[in-house]
Amino acid sequence: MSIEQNLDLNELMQVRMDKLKELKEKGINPFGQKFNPTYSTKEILDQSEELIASGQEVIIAGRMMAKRGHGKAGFANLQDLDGQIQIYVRLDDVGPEAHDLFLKADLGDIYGVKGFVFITKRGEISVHAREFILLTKSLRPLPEKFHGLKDVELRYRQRYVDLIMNPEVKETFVLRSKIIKAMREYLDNKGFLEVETPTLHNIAGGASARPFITHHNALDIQLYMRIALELHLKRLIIGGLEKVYEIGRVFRNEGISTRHNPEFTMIELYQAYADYEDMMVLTEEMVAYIAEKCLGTTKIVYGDQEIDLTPPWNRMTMIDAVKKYAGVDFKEIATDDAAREVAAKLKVAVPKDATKGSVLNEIFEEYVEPHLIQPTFIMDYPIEVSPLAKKKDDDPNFTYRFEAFIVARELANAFSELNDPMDQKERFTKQVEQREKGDEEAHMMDEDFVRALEYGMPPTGGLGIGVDRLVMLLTNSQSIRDVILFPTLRPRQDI
RNA sequence: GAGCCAUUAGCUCAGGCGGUAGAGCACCUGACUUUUAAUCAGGGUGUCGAAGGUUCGAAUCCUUCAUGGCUCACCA
Repeated sequence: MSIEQNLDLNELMQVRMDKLKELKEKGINPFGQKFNPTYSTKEILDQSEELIASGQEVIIAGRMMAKRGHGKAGFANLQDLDGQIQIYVRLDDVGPEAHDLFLKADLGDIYGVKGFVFITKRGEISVHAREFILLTKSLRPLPEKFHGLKDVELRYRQRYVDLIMNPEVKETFVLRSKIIKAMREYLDNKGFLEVETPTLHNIAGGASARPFITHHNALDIQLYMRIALELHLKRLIIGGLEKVYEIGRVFRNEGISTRHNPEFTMIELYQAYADYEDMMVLTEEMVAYIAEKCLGTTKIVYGDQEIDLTPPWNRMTMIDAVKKYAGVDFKEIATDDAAREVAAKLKVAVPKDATKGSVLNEIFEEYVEPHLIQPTFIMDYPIEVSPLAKKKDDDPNFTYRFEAFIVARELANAFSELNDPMDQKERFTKQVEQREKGDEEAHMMDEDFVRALEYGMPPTGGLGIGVDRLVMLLTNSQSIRDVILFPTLRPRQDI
């Protein structure tokens, strides 16, 4: 099976295949062996004064992104992880064979250069080559050097090309890595233990979402891809691990949008003997720490909005928020009927059998969420929409739960964890009833989780954050696909 | 799932009223030993997303489909 048969050859590729053949005939390996650069392009630019003064040898490697030939000499730009640097290749200095290699070099090829640093007449720090070595021949032409790769579909499908051509894409993903590193650092410093729990679940719990269903052949059982990390992590709290977190992929079989990808990254953490108040402090501190560490500031820009992540963040109960933005005081609403009447008045669609708490939640989403631009904790969620959160001592219709909102989007969800096994069992039972009524997103019964609670879970605070959405916020990305390297797309045969 | 928009050369894009396709970059040939969106002279780019239809004639008009984007719906 030859390469020629594997690749569809247009004329541009045919030219490169011919060059490849010619290189092989000359004994040059077009897909070379390892190479040890001594400097990155950025290091050379940063240390240029010393390097020019000393005249010492530098060894660099990178992809050729531009070439300007002048007969017996020429310039090119090599790109590595950190940026680009210009190289100068002169017949007198590299010899006829390497110079011929330079003449035939294509944009996209990967070369190694040994030489010394100098400044050109026009003032550009460059590497004057003494050796010019082919490391990898590129067979496909790169996109246009000035406009880069714009086609969004191609950018997502062929992220490798996107990364080669668009430096800001590379920056986004480098920053994503730093954000997650800072998150780990913050939690590790607080004594949290990072753990890994199964992604294949017998019961998909911990969130309201439709799962992906899969099958294990040897066991001949149906399995679900996890939709949350919650229930396993709480089992670990019961086991005595006290402070745990997991950063991992979860999978939800739902629509795709600029804010939803079928697989995405969540962090969940649980702290024994803590409550949701502690989680609020932890949330605002951790996000501020990450921003400071990665961006050098807690005042960020998202779209055309300036966001101040400096703690403490605003706090408001859901009831107060609805009172403020929708003008309805749910403290004065006694019955489900009255609540549904209010919903009708506010033109919020709710199911016929909607309860007071779920109506409150709907009105909140419709009337309040769009206003929550600056970081805000919304506290005390209705019990109906919070099947895993502890009831409030002073009002069993509400829970010790909050969500954090920034730029009108949910960033975090946290609560004082429900640790009463009998209550938990009742809540699951209610969820199962919802499920039987056709709500595919309602929880399933998880008997083992109830059993675990029966052994006793200490009072615990838990927190979940959508990592991709946090990265979007901190990298000023408008689509979740811009912070996920390979977003989910429908496959295509024709490209 | 619905609405709107897009799909033309490897890439970025033009193609008024329907007359069988263009530019720049990239590529090829030649010149040029400090250029930088290098320059100069010459050269070829193609299933116009796919399939039907209307028409003497379709990149262009119509229908269906495919893929993507945005908005909405869905969605802790």
